[in-house]
Amino acid sequence: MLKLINQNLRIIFIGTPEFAAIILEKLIKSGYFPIAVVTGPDKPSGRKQILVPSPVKVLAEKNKIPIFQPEKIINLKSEIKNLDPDLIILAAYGQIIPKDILDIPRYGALNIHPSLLPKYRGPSPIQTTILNGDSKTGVTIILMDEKIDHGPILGQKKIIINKIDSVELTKILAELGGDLLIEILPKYLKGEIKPKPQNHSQATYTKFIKKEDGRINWQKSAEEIERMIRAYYPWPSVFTKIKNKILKIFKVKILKINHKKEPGTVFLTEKKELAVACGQDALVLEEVQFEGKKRITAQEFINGYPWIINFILK
RNA sequence: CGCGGGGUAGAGAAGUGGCAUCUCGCCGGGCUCAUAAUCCGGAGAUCGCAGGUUCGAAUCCUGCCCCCGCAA
Repeated sequence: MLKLINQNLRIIFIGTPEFAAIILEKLIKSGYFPIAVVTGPDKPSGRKQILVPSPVKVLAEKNKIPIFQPEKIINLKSEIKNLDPDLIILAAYGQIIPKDILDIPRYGALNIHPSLLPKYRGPSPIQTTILNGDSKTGVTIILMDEKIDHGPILGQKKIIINKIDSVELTKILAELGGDLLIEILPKYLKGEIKPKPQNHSQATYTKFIKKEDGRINWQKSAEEIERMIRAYYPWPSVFTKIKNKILKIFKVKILKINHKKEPGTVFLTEKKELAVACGQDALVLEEVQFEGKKRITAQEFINGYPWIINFILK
């Protein structure tokens, strides 16, 4: 059921990961068929350094939409101009778009951002939401300007979350963002929506996540570490070190316990579960992976590495 | 040729040239009011695949397959 009006609109979609792909799919399904897609270059991935296309590229290929993958988007300026777009829709692209390009489309450029702006501007809003243990989050669609996640708001949707990991939250917010986009797009194009400037004094910013951010500091409380595990799944994933080797930790349970152990001490609970003392309370480990090994359950880990009991993780 | 670790019983691990081991699980039995308790007994492995060296290979050499850590 494609509406003609949608087909006449010249949209360029810009985005790279799964989050963007989900939104692109909703656009297409609703009849907003982009005339071109801009996405990140194929990246070498895996042990064999095989080049893999971005989720957005895969979806665009399937729908036979022309694809651009510039190293730097500024190099694409003249091509974009030639496409004569009415609108740019951007979600999680990975590069800052210069004003020169934002100014090209008649209706400007929209950005779908997975947080309640002006809170959590920047590259890792989803992880930061989980890390901080927020119970409320959402998506915001803004009209882009030259500053990052700074433009006026066209629409916003809130949701309540409980214990959830980054993968799940990304998916939920992408769906939500896609729906919101479809909802506001016709109104915006008809000029029925007044962009509302953000309250810049309340703005907060998120950082790029680095591999090392996934390292556990056992001085922290069990609650904080548990949130970290959900936030950093599947990347960079959370780890600790044993004898200079990495132990990845995938699943844990918080154990409320008054212990006098040094944080990082491995011990067995009354139920014979593998647990680690934290700065406050403790964590029961459920699924781990030792460097060079497969992902295994904690029980298997104890059987295979009995010396781990009373070992102190640093 | 990006760097590195690994493949041994259902699971997890020891074992660097000389009898195939350990923990858990599983099966049978004992003890117990009871058990994620404990005791006795048992089954289960062509040591990833193929070739080579050797009196003798899980172990050394060659090739192949598969898995994983780093690396975005």
